[in-house]
Amino acid sequence: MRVLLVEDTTGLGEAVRDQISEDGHAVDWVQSLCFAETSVKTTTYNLILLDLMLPDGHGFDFLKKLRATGDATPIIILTAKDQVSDRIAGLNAGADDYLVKPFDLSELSARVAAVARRYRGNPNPLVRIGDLEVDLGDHRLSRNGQPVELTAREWALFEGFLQRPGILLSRAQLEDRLYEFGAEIESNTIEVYISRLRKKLGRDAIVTVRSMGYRLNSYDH
Amino acid sequence: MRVLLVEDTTGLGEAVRDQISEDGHAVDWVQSLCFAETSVKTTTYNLILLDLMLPDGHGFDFLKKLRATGDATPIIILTAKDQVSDRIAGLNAGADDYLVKPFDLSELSARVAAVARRYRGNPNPLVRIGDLEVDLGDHRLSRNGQPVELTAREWALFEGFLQRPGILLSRAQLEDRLYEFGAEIESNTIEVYISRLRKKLGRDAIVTVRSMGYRLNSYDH
DNA sequence: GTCGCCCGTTCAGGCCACTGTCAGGTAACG
DNA sequence: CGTTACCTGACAGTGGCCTGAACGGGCGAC
Repeated sequence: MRVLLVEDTTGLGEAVRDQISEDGHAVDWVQSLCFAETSVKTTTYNLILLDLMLPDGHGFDFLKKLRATGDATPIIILTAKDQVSDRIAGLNAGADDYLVKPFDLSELSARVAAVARRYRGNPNPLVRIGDLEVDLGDHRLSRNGQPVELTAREWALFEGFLQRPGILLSRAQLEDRLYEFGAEIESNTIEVYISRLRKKLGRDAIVTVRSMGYRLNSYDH
Repeated sequence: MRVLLVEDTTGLGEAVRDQISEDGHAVDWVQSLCFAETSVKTTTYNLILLDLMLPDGHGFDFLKKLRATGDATPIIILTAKDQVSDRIAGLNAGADDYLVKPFDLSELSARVAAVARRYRGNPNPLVRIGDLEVDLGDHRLSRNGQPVELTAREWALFEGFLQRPGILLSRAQLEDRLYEFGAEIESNTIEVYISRLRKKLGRDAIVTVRSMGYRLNSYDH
């Protein structure tokens, strides 16, 4: 499952990210509404964890705007406000659940798992790119109906491309997906993984843009 | 929004292209299924306007092939056939809407706008100069709807022109874009790249100002 | 522990598109 | 007309890219 975490407190954000990550979900963590809006434009999430007090506005604004566009992504609100009025307001605005800080990480896991269960029950929101079919939640991939196995690093790279078909990703962006932010990599690791992905996904699945980066081909290979 | 127009009739094609263009969308116009397939391969569209009777095949073939690959791009069919059977066949094949020729351009605008409302925006702003269309973020360029590939050096030069369309750039300024600041260049490299750009962008895309420099032509070529 | 396996990373060799140069031709200007 | 500036096809060198192969570490099986 793919989760968007909107939380400006660094310590809590890290803790939540790591927990969800350990539970086997893909987490994108942003620290402001501005970035959150960009993220939902470019990626489809199965769940959004939303803090209310953010540097550039109130979470409710984001929530309402999202619902106004018809987006029905489940949203769990994370906030210090435990007043009943806020809770009602949140649920009215379209939130699906509510977690009051400080909360236990295991409780968070449970709520997320509940969403995941509901989500699994629904018809699969499979992403299809050309002859590939991707289940982001289960980390499963098939090509022309044949299952394809990817290693962890290969997934990390591949997910980057899936954010938006056809998007150009620079070498640096791809490295950021594989390693800690800002990590410098000497060798041609990216090239090697591109090569391995091509071997598994089809030779033309990934297009080289010389001296720029790579982009995922959004049609048949 | 980025629109692919597949229409072989020149007059109608121009009219539709201009209308959509005026509505603020980026239009790629192709006149055959063959070119349409190429375009779809290299670009992600938010909407496809599809004529049915085309020189190299029937629009339904393209439509079905596209849907078979999992591509869910909204498609509006434009055709003279107003029979109910065709309409049903089109919608069954995966079309989203249907416009019967001759149609009013304002009706077309309205249908396109409806798709635009549904669509969640492409974060990359498109720059349009004459018949050129540039996606600076993704380093993509098309001319009259045909994708154009530029090398790294060519991009560097081209970007220089784009920053101030119509302004005169001296040879020295252009050299600064290609090389380290202040680097002296002996040969006529700039001229060569101007020539290469003209070959790709159109002979009149770049205007020579004798003994002064060059400027980008900001209207059609 | 120790063996075997798989994954991540690095390296080296080869390929080919891009680059920069030049030379001969063309257009502008007096 | 001559002179100057510019255009462009051709070409060799090079650097970016691809990929098979090998190394080493982590982890599970036993």
